[in-house]
Parts: sequence; structure tokens; C-alpha cells
Amino acid sequence: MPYSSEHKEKTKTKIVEVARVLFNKHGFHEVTIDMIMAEAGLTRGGFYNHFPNKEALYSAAVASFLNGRGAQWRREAGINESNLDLTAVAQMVQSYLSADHLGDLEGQCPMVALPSDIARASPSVKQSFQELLEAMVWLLETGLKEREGASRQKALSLAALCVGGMTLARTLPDSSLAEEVRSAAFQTATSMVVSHST
Amino acid sequence: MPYSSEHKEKTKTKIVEVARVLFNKHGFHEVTIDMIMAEAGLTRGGFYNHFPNKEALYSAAVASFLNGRGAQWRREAGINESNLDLTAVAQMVQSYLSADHLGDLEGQCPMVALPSDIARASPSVKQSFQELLEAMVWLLETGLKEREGASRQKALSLAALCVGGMTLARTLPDSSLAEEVRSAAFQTATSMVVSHST
DNA sequence: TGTACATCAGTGAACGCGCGTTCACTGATGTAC
DNA sequence: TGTACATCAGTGAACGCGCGTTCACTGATGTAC
Repeated sequence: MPYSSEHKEKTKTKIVEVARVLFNKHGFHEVTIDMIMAEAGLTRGGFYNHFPNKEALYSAAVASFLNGRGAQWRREAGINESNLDLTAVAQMVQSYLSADHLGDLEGQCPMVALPSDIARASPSVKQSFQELLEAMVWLLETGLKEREGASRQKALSLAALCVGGMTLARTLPDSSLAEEVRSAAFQTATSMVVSHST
Repeated sequence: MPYSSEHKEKTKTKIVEVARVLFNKHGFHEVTIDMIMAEAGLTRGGFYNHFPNKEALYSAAVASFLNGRGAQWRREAGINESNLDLTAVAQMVQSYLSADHLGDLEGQCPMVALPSDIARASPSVKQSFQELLEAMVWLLETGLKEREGASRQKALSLAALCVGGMTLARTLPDSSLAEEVRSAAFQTATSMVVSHST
């Protein structure tokens, strides 16, 4: 038997991670298989040992965010199922709408980096993306439920405000206007969470 | 002199309008010059009588929305500079977040149809897009100013909520979840406007 | 322990298609007389 | 009014490049003996 049993799996993981970053930075269409494999320290042809085609990698890359970068973010923020209260919700939306997140092209949420790409992608990509949103909404809704009120509606609206604020800010060429949009969404989201407790 | 003086201009306008619709539906990269020209009733080669390259058409198409489809929408909604009050603001956000707008792939706001495409486009495309957002924010902010309060922050947040809600709804494969997101954003945006008056 | 071998991850040249762009041309139009 | 002409919007074949995909191969690895 050639190579250790985890060897291939590790290479595949490496390709997915490299691809996720490149897709985030440049979008699905601008990134070539050559670029991905070179960045992973490999060559073009080997790609098809791991994926049937480019689309399959796309789906894997979006899915990987949820359990990769997203999980890391939740750990860093100290968010887990046992401590989901209004403070955690406030921290989540503020972290999402932070200047750091806006500038972090590599680690950015795919919802911000790739919204219209995903809207036109294959069903499996869209499904991966939906699971990511559902996880985000679940965290928000569970935290908001600490108090009475329309938690579901508020959770969905907060998600929309987060994604919309970041998407707009990322798109505007005038960076001071972009910062104004981000900051406004940040303030509004914060006060939505705070007012929920009263 | 061949052809009437407006002939060429009319053809160009036709190309831009056809392109705007196709870009909205399929995204910039998926739409070929062949498709655009065929849809306009012309052939490939003639394109370069009107535009130096595809990118220039992209910019023109985004810009055209503001004074074309967008102006038409404002007329239909009866919105003009003289009657911008809270009722007009409520109508704008509700119209933006309506089920009709979500389903209208052709006439949809480019902010909803093309967010990540535009984020990576050339400066001229981004500039056209920014002018569109500024126009929208101006309408909202002016209407909100009827009453005291942080009108600017609220106008920007409403824009983010509108764009985010629609972008998410458009991306989710589960249409009942998509409808839930749209509806939640609709309710929240409405109550943000209403509460502004108290 | 050392050597022959089988496996298969990875290589890189080649293929082929799609699409943006170019270019020599055509023919519809309005003008000049 | 009718005819010759100049213009240039539009045509469509051809070009060329980029990139996804294929394929015959190579060579590093672990196993068998």
C-alpha cells in the first residue's frame, strides 16, 4: 500500500481550505484550478484525484466554512450551546459587523464574500450555504429566547442586517461611506438586541 | 449621411437594456456578448461599434438602472422629492422587501441581483453602483427627517436590511425559509419606520 | 535487514471548447445633383 | 422626381487565448518474502 492512509485526506483538506480562501478573495469564476493547486503546492492534473470537477470543490469549500473557520470563530468568541444569552447574541452581531470582519477577505463569511455567486450556483452549493445560515440563525434565535418576544423574526432580521450591512460595505468604493454603512448597521443591530431585553 | 441621427443611439440603448436584464438574471460572467446581441436582434460583431469592451457595457447597465427601471419604480410608487414623509419611507422599504420584488428577476435592484459581482468589478461599475445606493439612502433619509432622530443611521440600516433580506432570500434554496427571511425583514423594517415617528 | 514489487497520488503535456475581440465586407440610408 | 454616391451600422467568419478536463506516465511509499 502506498502512502499512509491519511495522506490523501490531508491533501484534499488542504485543497479545500486553499480554495475557500481564494474563492472568498476573488470569486468562483476568477479562480482557476491551476491557481488552487499551485497554492496548495501541487499541479493541475492531480486535482481530479480528489474531485470530479470544479463545482464539487466549490460546494466543499462553502461547507467547510461552517465547521472550519466558523467553528474557530465561535470558539474564539467563547460561544457554545450552554451560554447562549442576550450578551452572546450582542457579541455575535457586533463581531459579524466589526471592522475586523469587513477587512478579513480571507476569513470572511461566505454570505458576505459570495452572495450572488452562490445565488446562481448548483443546488449542492446552495444547500451548503443554507446550512450555514440556519446555524447562524439558530444561535441568534436561541440566545434571544432568553426573553419573551418575536425571537424568530428578530433573529432572521438580525441575520439580514448583518449580511446586508457587510455586503454593502464591501461593495462601495468610497471607504468612508462603506464604514458609515457598517457602523450604522452595527449600532442598529446592537440596539435591536438591547431593546429585546426590556 | 446614412441613417437618422438617433438610430445609433437607440440601438445602444436597446443593447444596454437587454444586457441589464440578462446580467440581472444570470450574472455578468454567464452572459456572453452573443447572447446580448442576439437578444437585441443583432449580431456579435456590431457590439464594438457601441462599446470598447464588455466591461464598459456592464458599467452602463448598472448605471442605467438608476434612471431607467429605478425611476419608473419611483413614478409608479408616486414618490418624488416633494412628498418624502414617513409614509413614503414605509412604502419604499415595503415595496423593496415585497414578494413581487423578490420574484422579479429581470427588474430587480442590481444590489440584490449582483452584490458580489459588483464587489469585484472595475471602479466604474462600482461607482455606478454607489450612486444607486446614495440615491436610495437620500430618499430614505430625507423622508425620515420629517421627525427628529438619527435619520442617517436609520436610513443606512434600512438600506442594509432591505438589501440583506432580499439577498439572503434570493440565495436560499428552501423557498419557505426564503419567504420567512423576506417577511421578517419586511416586518422589522416597517416597525423601524413606525417607531421612528413616536 | 534487504530487495522486488504493486499501488496510486501526483505530474505535466495535450486536447477542445467557449468566448471576447478583430476585420474585411455588405447593404441600407440619406444627400447631392 | 430620379439616379449615383458616400457613409457607416451591422454582418459573420476567423483568430487566439484561457481554462476545465483527460491521459499516459512517474516515482514515492509501504508490504511481502
